[in-house]
Amino acid sequence: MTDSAQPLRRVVLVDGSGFIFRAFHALPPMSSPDGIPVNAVYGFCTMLMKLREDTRPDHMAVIFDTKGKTFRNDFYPAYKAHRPPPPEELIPQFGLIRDAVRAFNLPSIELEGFEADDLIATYARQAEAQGAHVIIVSSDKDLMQLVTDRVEMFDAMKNRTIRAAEVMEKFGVAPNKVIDVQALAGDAVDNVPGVPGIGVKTAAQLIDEYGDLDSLLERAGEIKQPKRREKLIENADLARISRDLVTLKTDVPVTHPVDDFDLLEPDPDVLLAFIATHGFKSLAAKVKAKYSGTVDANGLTEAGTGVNDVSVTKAQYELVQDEERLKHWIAQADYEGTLAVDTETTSLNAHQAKLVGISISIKPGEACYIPLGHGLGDDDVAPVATGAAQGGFDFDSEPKEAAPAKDIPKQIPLKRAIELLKPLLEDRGILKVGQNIKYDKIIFARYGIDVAPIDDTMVLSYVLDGTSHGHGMDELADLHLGYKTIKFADVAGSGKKQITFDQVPLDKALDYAAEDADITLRLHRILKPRIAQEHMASVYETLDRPLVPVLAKMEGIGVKIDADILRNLSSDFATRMAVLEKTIHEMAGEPFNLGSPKQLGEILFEKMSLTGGKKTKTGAWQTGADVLEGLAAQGHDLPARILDWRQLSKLKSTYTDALATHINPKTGRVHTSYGQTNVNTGRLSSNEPNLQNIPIRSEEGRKIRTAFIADKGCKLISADYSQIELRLLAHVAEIDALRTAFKNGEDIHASTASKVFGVPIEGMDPMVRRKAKAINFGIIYGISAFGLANQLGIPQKEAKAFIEAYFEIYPGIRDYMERAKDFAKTHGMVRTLFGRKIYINGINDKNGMRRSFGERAAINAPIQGGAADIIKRAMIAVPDALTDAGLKTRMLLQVHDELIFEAPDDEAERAVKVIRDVMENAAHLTVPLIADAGIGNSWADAH
DNA sequence: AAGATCACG
DNA sequence: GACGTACGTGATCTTC
Repeated sequence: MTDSAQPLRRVVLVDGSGFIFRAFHALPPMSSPDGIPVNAVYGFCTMLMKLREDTRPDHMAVIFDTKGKTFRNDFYPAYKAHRPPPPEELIPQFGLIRDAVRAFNLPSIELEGFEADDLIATYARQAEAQGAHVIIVSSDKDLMQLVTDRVEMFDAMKNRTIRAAEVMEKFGVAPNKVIDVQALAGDAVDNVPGVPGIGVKTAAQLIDEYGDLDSLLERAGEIKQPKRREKLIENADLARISRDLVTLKTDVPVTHPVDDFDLLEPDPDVLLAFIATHGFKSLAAKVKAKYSGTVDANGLTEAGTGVNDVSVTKAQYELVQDEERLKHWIAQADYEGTLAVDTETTSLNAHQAKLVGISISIKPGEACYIPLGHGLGDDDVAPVATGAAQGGFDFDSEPKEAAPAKDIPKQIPLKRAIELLKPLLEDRGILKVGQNIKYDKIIFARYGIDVAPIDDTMVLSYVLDGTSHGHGMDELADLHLGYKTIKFADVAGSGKKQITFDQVPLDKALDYAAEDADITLRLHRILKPRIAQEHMASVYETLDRPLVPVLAKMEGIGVKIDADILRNLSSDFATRMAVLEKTIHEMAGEPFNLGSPKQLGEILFEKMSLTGGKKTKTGAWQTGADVLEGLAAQGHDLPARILDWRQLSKLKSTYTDALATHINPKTGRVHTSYGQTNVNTGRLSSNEPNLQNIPIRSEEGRKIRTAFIADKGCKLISADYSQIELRLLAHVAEIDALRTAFKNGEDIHASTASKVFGVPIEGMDPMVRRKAKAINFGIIYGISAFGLANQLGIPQKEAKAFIEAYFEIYPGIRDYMERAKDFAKTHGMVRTLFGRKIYINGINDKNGMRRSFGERAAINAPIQGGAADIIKRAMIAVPDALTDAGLKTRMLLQVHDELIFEAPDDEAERAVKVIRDVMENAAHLTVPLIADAGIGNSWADAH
């Protein structure tokens, strides 16, 4: 890469993963202002500060483990297999500690498949070979084998240097014999077997006597003690495997040589923003003293530090058309550690879009655009069966050489650009920022790149501001930067004349695309610090950020739909609609458009003079289902037939016809898109197509679910939370009677009915249970007597009495409601259990109706939002749990309280166990969480 | 582009 | 005392 600016003399390698665990256990619990635990992060920051002072390195890096399997598991699966999961309070700190490294402007290094120890070993030897002195900041005994004349360790917590003498003390041998001793003694914690019955003491003695492990095993027969001799002979292979396990790899294919780790000064503003906003006050003072940061009394960075300087100079936007320039940009991005990235494609649909270009920004105002698919002609994308799953891309069929050469601008071949960008975009130490980066992740995944780690300005904006405003880039740029972006329509036109991006001339494409990346980076610099300042780190770091890759994966996989079943249903519905239409026209005495509420209203209430008609606020007759049901109950046939027709019409147009058009020809599956920033309460939404409102309540509608099928050799699993919102209500409102009922596994509606109406559960009238169920739901929605009366078709007075009785049975509900309303009135928002802010519109409106609306929303939001948080936690944890269990089951869909999976036939049962376990433990409340699950060949079957 | 309707949790 | 109301979405169709 880049030449080292400084000679390599003194290298500090920090074992980040080791440190975080020790700091966590050594330091008392600390919370950042928003309540997430930060003791390990604090310890880490003070350590880094001190280390820079004390060790005065010229090169420095922090190295981390990656989660998941390493090469050691390939030859010894049990290696580190029984590690308990990290403590709950430590989990959010893993991400923050990486942020801390970046804030200190240090390289953060990790590599999948290798432990931090192997990377440290590789770098230590690299540096040593160049004659440098190396300090490994760790107290891990597994690293002691690396100690030499030039390599020492430093225990930052005990302030103790570890050299050959200290290693001798620990292992009884010189550092170069440590491996042999470990191979014999083994390690219970890491599941390194060693030789049974031999501990460190004996091992050291043996190695001392025989020289090394191989000689010892060879001459094991000479050992005098019979027990020891037998054990050694018997377990020679175990000792050799153990040696392989404990031997650190010194030739890891690292992406950055040690020369790249020049020590850089941190940007005081960035560092102070990080430190101050996590509440590290004393540390902030130290940093301020050392660097001249512009920090005001509140610990917030002042404006005018360049962040809001939005004079975008196009001169710094570069069109990258050759490999050399691309390599230059990659090296720069590598150096910065953070980049904004944006893809330009031929379609808003990420599952069929063709990549046209990539823009990257590494500093505000500095961005490039890399055109890759301009002027290459129309959609000659990969042919259908590429063999690549998930609509994968066939590079070899692209570009189509037949296109006239003169129209094709100079561009780096797509395949080559992908090859060059892949290490950068997958580098765990480099943060990739995107605006709606889920889209770009799906695109890149189709070209074989797994973009990580990520930040998303759209999600940041959502977590911070809820749905008080939109989160589109144009809107955010205007709002936060006062900057008007170039609109897509400005470069591609609009309406019928709109062209796809591959046809946009390069100069215009550059202006537009580079600006997108530039603005994204600028927005990130404004929004990211606010996360900590406004105490939203927990929500962002543990819920919404980790959810992004999960959703991208689910969308990429999609769900299989049987088009034949849909076609048959469509034609069945069409026939029956035609019959109904004829009948209705005859009954009406004239033909009219059944789909027109306006015409229907006139027929019903004017021509036929039916009574009970009401008008909407726009003066049209109401013809909703409730009105028609009322008329039908009076014995009128026409409205009843209309209801039948409407049901079929809805099913046909919205489902059986429409779903088929969403089947992706390349994958044969339907790929929805989840909206992560659309719903005020924190729920997801689903669109194009919406797979969260597939019919189930009616017999006819349910048939549509038979078309959602499992892939060949697979089953579908549906797992849903039982009564999650009521359980959450019982928890947050602290309703003992309700909590007890859930703990005892009672039928909650029957239990409520029994208490409210004073009847035994045994032999209960179903109508009574139905009433209780309606009240239970009503409570969640912010009940009113009117609403309940309407729902149950009973007088308002009666409904009011029910509600009063309910409040008597469950005292505390009323308190909860009042608390929620008061909180919303004071703060303009309410919070979920996990700290998500939900802004409540109209809560202080002087219009009574709008205010009541806000009040009901304030009651509902913590419950609906809390349930959404819980299932998000489950969604983040389930895929890893399945992988850890060695299963191939994939998560496909989420429907608010339900998750759908596709599992190979022979593992479905095992997958269900894992899924339920994760879902039920996604949160620990004062009521149990229960997830029910079913297995079937179709969604209808599995439910 | 808005409103009505209706599918889901 | 009368308003009007269950909470949260997205898709389709008609009408303007």
